[in-house]
Amino acid sequence: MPKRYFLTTPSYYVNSVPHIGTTLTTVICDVCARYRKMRGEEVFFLTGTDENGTKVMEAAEANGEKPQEFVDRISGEFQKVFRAMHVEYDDFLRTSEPRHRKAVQRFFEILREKDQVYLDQYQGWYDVSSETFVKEADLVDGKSPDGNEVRWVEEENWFFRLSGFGEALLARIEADPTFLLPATRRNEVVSFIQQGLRDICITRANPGWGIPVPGDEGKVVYVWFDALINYLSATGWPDEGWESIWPADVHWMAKEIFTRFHATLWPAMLMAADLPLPKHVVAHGWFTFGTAEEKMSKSKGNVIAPLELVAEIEKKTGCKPAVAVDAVRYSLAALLPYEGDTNYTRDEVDRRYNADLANDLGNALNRSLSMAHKFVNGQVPDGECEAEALAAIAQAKSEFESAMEEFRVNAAVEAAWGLVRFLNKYIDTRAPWVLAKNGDPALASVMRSMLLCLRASEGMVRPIMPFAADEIARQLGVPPTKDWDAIGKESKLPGGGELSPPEPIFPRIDPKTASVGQAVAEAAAAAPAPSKAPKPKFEPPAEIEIGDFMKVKLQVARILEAEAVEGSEKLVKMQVLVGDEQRQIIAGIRKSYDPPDLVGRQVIVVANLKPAKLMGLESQGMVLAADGPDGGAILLTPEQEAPEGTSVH
RNA sequence: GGCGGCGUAGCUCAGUUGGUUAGAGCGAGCGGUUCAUACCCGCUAGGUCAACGGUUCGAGUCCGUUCGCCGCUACCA
Repeated sequence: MPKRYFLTTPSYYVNSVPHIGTTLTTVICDVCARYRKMRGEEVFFLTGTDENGTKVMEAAEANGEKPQEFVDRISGEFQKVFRAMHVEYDDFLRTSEPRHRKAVQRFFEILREKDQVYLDQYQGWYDVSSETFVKEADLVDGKSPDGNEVRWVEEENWFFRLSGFGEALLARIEADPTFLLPATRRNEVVSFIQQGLRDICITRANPGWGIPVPGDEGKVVYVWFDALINYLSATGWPDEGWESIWPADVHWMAKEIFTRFHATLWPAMLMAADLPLPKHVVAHGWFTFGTAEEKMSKSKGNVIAPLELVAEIEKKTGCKPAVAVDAVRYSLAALLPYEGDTNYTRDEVDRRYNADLANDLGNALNRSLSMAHKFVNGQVPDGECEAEALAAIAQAKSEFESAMEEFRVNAAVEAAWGLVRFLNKYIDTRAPWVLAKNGDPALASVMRSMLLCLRASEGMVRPIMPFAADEIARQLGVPPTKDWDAIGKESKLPGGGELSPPEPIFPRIDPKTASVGQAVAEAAAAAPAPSKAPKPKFEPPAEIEIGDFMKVKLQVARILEAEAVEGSEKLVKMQVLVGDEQRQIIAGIRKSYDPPDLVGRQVIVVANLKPAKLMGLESQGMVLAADGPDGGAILLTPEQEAPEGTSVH
């Protein structure tokens, strides 16, 4: 059995419904998959949802649902959106499925057999939301750097010997420049690995949800470790037949989960298990919305819902529903942020729709068919095409192919439109209406050339807009182009073929009805395609006992001296009086307070905190402050002066 | 503070290993055309390629410095 062309999206974390970012990744993958199929490859296209992790369980509970119900519902949302976007995946794997559990457990066993994992004691803070361990030093006001709740854990866990794979990874990256793409991302990975890799804790205490560690069921496999293995479990591994799919030809994802996970941890895991590495790992950038200022003011949780966008286009244009889907697919492909980030706004989508789809492609088809009916009886003329047109087709096709080799889907779109633009120009240059008027014998070959350009466009556009491509083929009176190699072949446009009357596929958006300001008004915050979103939707209130609180000794203190800590942006070194004791406290409040202004103020301090060193300076306590905007701080001061040392409850 | 990235025409962006007059699309202006979804085609943008300096016969493209923006990171006990 020949190896199938295997491409993947990430396994999307079910903490929120799919947005434009996840849709971007998935549609781009779908475009690649459809293209590969046309190239004659047996394709296996995988997507799915990542459903394990403590956070999922707690999110479900916070929502009053059982974990299984919760993940069923959210996973269903993903499937619904992807299907609605006409994504033809071959497998939708959910990490809560038995086949995945089996693969993960087997994978774990193999690593244990090969001594790639070991048990160690972990004590420290744990950020439930991001499911990561947080170093003591990284805590911010008792929270994780992301502002999430942390809890103290003391547990024994399994660690993966990631630290041993730096050299091998670098060697692999250097050996094949196309392994990690694009190049700018590859450089990031190299520098990340060169900084040194640390062993990674790959289990958590079993909360009753997740994949238990085989032979050590009190623990579950860390959600990231588990999620990455989905690529393998979907192939059927470790059962027979997986080699006809694995290794992946391409893993697609957004940039934020590239460096640490897909370009480092995952290849190392595979090396550790003696499994082949994926051929290409490709990351795209993010969609952003509007200008920097607009982003600032609308950065709260707004996202463009893909299906709403589809509905809007359908409404604005009066096009067929499937065409609206194609239009959104087109906008995603054309605007793909291959290296940097790109703006994705309704204005831009509308602009692209009118300019590229309605005016360029749609109108080219429309005017060509119209002429064919007027000048050549609505039939495909026999004879030869003009060399000029054949050359344009060959060039566009070749440029399209090169772009796809590098996964530059946006460049492929550009290549296809090169042909469309050529066609419009060609029509003007050759002016069939003049030829017809003069009875010029060149008319037939010119008309035939025009139709062949459209026929070729239909093929090239097909991976991106399958429905519109069908429409074009139908109006040309030919069957859909199935094989990429057939593009540009004159035999695929038989002479004498009956042409349909022209029928606009992409009705224009009337600029008068489409309000220009709408896009700005509705523009939303940056929507990356994370399978691990850093922002939790459900924040379970971590209740503590009164006794826990009483452990914290809060006292009134007075600042006697304050000076900026040299070499630090935020730290202030203070001498404070607590009772009759003088202490040194370091606090990160300089953004909001000038040190001289602090002297003499009364504040509340945590008096029984274990001293810590910051920038080499000992801090014997902590000053209480509310979180101010932009990382600032707002100091707490007794409403009335109170003797230094007065306790606070 | 450290590491990395970015800063190219009004807007959105291309610019491969340094090489003749720096490109595309959109918008705008002018002209043309009439087959077409008021479409399409042509012409027009005089952009100090953020700034300064350097290497070179020659730099947007390499090096250094500065400014501005972004990301990660170190300290907000």
